[in-house]
Order: sequence, then structure tokens, then C-alpha cells
Amino acid sequence: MSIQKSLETAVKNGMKSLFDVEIPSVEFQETRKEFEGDITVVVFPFLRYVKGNPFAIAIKLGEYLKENIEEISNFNVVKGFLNLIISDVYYLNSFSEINQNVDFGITNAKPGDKAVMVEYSSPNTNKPLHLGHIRNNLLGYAVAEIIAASGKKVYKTQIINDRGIHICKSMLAWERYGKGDTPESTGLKGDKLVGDYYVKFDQEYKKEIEKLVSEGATEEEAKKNAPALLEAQDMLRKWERGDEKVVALWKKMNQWVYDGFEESYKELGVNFDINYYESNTYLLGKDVVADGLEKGVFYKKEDGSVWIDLTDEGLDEKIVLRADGTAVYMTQDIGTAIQRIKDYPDINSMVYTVGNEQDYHFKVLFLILKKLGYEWAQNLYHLSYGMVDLPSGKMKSREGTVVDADDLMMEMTNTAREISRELGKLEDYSEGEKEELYKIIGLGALKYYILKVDPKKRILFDPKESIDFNGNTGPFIQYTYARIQSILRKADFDYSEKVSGFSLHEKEKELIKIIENFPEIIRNAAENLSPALVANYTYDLVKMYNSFYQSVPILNCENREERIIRVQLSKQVGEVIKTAFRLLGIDVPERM
RNA sequence: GGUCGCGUAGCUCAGCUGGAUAGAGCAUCUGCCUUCUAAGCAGACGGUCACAGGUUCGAAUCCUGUCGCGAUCACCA
Repeated sequence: MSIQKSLETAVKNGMKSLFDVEIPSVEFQETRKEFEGDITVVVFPFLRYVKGNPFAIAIKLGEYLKENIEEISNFNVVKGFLNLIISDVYYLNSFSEINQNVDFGITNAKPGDKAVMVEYSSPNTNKPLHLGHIRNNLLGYAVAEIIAASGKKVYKTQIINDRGIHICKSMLAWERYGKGDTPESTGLKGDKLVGDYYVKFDQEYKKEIEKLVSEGATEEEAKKNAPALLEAQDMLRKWERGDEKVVALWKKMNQWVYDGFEESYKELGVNFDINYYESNTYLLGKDVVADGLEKGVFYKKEDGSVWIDLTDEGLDEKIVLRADGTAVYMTQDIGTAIQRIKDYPDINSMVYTVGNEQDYHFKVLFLILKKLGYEWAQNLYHLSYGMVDLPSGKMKSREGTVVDADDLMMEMTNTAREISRELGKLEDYSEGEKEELYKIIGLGALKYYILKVDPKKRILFDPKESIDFNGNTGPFIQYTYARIQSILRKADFDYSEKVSGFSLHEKEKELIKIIENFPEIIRNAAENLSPALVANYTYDLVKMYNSFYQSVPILNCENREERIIRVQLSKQVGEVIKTAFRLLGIDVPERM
């Protein structure tokens, strides 16, 4: 279907008939804009098979192609670069096909195909979501959407870390100092309320340590023996025994947190198909360990702990079960992975969206699953991303140096409101419509800001320098979309017919070329688990469209056929923007 | 110390499996709103692609080493 594909065989045939050589592959690239042409064949690699002057070979090949390939209207040669000029007819036909495709860019999953499970977010229930979670959620959600658009069924999931000492700390502090406070009574979001008690615990704990130290204890002893910690540990034991009172409190406070998270997720525009809870999964994996012992994948040390030796793979030995038979993090993750395949037999691939601090953990996890002989273990991916750092360093929730997710989203909306009011283009919108729009723009700015960066790079976020709304930003792209919609609203004539018989403007041709790439970009982004590829593609497209928009009249174009193709192009660009942004989880406005 | 990742313009980032004179945005400066939304467009300024070797017709891209930053190397999760 693509011209490149048919050109490849043509070039091979040409080399065969001209020089009697077999060329294994042909390298194409877009012709640089300082030269005339659309696609360039790099002739240098052929020198390995044909002796001679690259310039002369290129000329001969060019003549052959012009002669034999209908779409090639002309060519020129610069050094070893054969620049081919593709006829307008090709581009018009190609665009017409795209234009008729309602879901251009999207490949639908075929029934019976294997599915992918994408895990992201995976919060702790003792503190609210912060900027780091935002990156995680946006990446995970976008990657899930992109994989789905590339033709696979996707399940989105999160594993909620709802048990452990941290949540007991919040519970304890709430019991001690909470005086029965609830989200309703305080007006606080549930996750915020619980988070506050987590901080409160830490403060009290520190005070107790200081007190013990002043009474003569060493720092070590004080940390271990502070009453608050002992009580929290006691609470955890009670929880594990199923103590009714503790479990009830645990359920109540976790529910507050879930309600709070739900609000944040909704605001952020992400969702999940299935939730897993650690309270259900933390015991998983132990039987697998027994199985692995039998197979000889693991071995037991004298004290009874179970290990895997990965030194042959250049890694260390790693514990998979404690001497007392309890599970470690790794045990749990092994068990959970297997459980998921049991729960959803149609999946054979999983993507874990987790920060790069856990690179090692996932390397080991995947290796263990492979050694245990699960064939789906070949298709496990760690979508590893860099931390979001503040100028002051790492975010630490206990020290209060965090950028809260809800606050940040609200600030972005506020900024959008200010800018929008200043521009004053929406007098006829109702307050409700305006507020909705500010949210779309503010969140668009935030999401694009984070997603346009290669996931594996770390992001330095300076809260004092607000996120931009001009240039390579979400609002810039949204603005272009809105502009296009404005044109479409005004286009009160039938522009559905396929037109021809005129020569394409340079910008029109460039636009078609970029649009043609969209499906390839999605495939690429899915394969590389990189929404940034989609973001940057969209930017390039929009940049080109704006240039087109400024340099030619669209609705006011004299020639009827050209007017039609320009409106069609505008509409198509709008659709690609909309689709691309949908994959990134960003909305587009009709006006702004 | 071992392992992994990153290092491109003053700042934030693109640059696909090696290809022609390394591209955008922000910031600074110049132009463009009586025509379809100026959150825009056109242009100027700005680079020893961290450094040193190597591979080859050709290296920001691949390999090796050095330096810098980060992460990790828990019977924590």
C-alpha cells in the first residue's frame, strides 16, 4: 500500500536489470527540503554490490524508475542521493483513501487475538497522589490506549498497596488524634485526610525518638522502640490475624482513600478495567516457590529461606521466600503475574508502568518467570520512566516537599482561565461551558508537558515556572484543532467529493506526507511504549498545518477543487489531532 | 566498588533501525491582524551533539574507555 514498499521492489528490480545484482534492502529517507524531491534513495550502500560512481549509478536508476514507475514524475541526483519526485496524482489518491477511512490510524483488535495487560498507577493508600503519580498514570494510560490503537486488546489495571505498616501508621494516628474526623466532617478529600494522619504519625514518632534519646537511648534504639512504631507494628499483627476492630478501621480508612483517588483519576481522565489489591495478593506466589524448588529453579538455604541464583545472568542471588516462610515483594509479584494470567487467559503480555528505580527488580522478576517456564514471560515489559524531580531535589511526602496532584491540576485550570479571559474570545459561552474548557486546556497543557518527554528521561519540574501555553504545548495543538473546527463550521458547501486536475501546493503535499505517517507512528509508539512519539508527531503535524493555514486561503480560495481539497485536508488534520490526543488522554476543544 | 540509564543551543526538548549544511519551543530581537481564531505565522540570533579513541564511503546515532548526573545492588514495599 505504501509507496515506499512498491518503490523498494522497483529499486531492487532496477538494480537487477541494470547491473545484474541483488540488493537485499533499500534505504529511503525523506528528501531534505533544500533539495527538490519527495523521497530519496540512498545509493551509497549499493556500492558494496556494484563497482562504480554513485552519481552515475543514481542517474541510471533514476531513469529506470521514471520509466517504469507511474508515480515517479521526475528525479535528480545529488552526490549519492537519488531524489525522486512523486506525482500529485499519487498524493491525491493516497489522501482520498485516508479521507474515506473513518478510523484512520486505528487498527482494531481481531477477535481471538491475545491481549495485553497494562499496569499503572499502583498507589499506596496512606497518602494522596502527587506529580510522580501523574507521570505514571499519564504514561500508563497513554501506552494502554496506544497499544489498543495498534490492534491489540488491552486490559488496564492497577495494584493497590492497601496493606502494610504504612497504612497502620495512618490508622494509629487517626485513632490517637482523629477525634472521629471523617471526610464529611472535615470537608477534606479522603486521601488527603488519611495522608494528613500519616504525616501526623511521623511527627509524633520523631518527637518520641527525641524524648528517648534525651533519656539516654541511642538513636538506633529509639527508632526501634518508640511507642508509636511498636503500636503500629502491633496493629499490623492484629490486622494479619483478622482482628475485627482493626480490620473495620482499615476498611473504613481505605475506602476514604479510594473515594479520594477516584476523584483524582476522574479529573485526570484515567481509568482501570480491573483493580488488584495487595491484601488479596500478598500471600500469592508461595506455592509457585514450592513448584520452583521442585524444578530446581530455586534452592533452599540452611535457614530455610529460598533463593534463586542469577549470577550466570550477571545478576545476584535473590531471595524469594523468607526463612519463616513469609513472602517478600518478589514472591508476591511472581504470584500476582501468574494470577493475572489465570484470571484473564486471553492475555499473553504485560506492561508494568513503574519508575526506573525498580529496573533491577523487574529484570529479576521477568527472568524468574522465564526460568519457571511460562511462555508468556517472553512478553513482559517494564515501562520504566525517570523520576519527576523538583529543583529542591526529590519529592518526599513525609517532608512535605511534594507537588500534590489535585493542586497541580487546579493550578493548571486556573492558568488556563486567566489566559482565556485575557484573550476574551468566548463572551457567548456560559460559565459552565467556560469552566469545562479551562479544564480541557489546563489539563491539556499539563499532560502534554509530561508526555512529550521520552519516558526514560527524568523531568525537572519547577513549580515556580508555570507550564507554558505557547509553542510546543498542548494548548498550541488544541488551538489548531479549534481553528480547524471554526473553518469546518463555516464551510457551508459540500466538500465530500474526490477532486483532481490541479497541482498540489507545496504545503498541501507536505501535509499529506505527514498524515500518511500516522499509522506508522502509532505502531512505533506501541512497540517502544513511548507516547512521546505520538506527542511529537502531533506537534510536527500541527506546525505544518499552521504554516499551510497562514500561507494559503482555504474557504476564500478561488478555485473550487482547491477549496475542497483544502477543507478536506483541514478536516483530516483535525481528525488526526483528535485521535492522537485521545491516545494521550487529552481532550480537544471546539473553540478556544 | 559492580550494574543500569541519561548527557544535543542560555533553558526545555526532537533527531526512527548510521546518511546530505544537527532541528523545534522558551528567552532576546525584526516583521505580519479591513480575509478563514495572532494561544498563530515569517525571519534573525544562538551548537567543539560531555570528552577521547575505534568501526566505514559516511557517526549525535554503533563499539570501547574517561568524566559528570541519577538510579540500583535489603529476609522494605
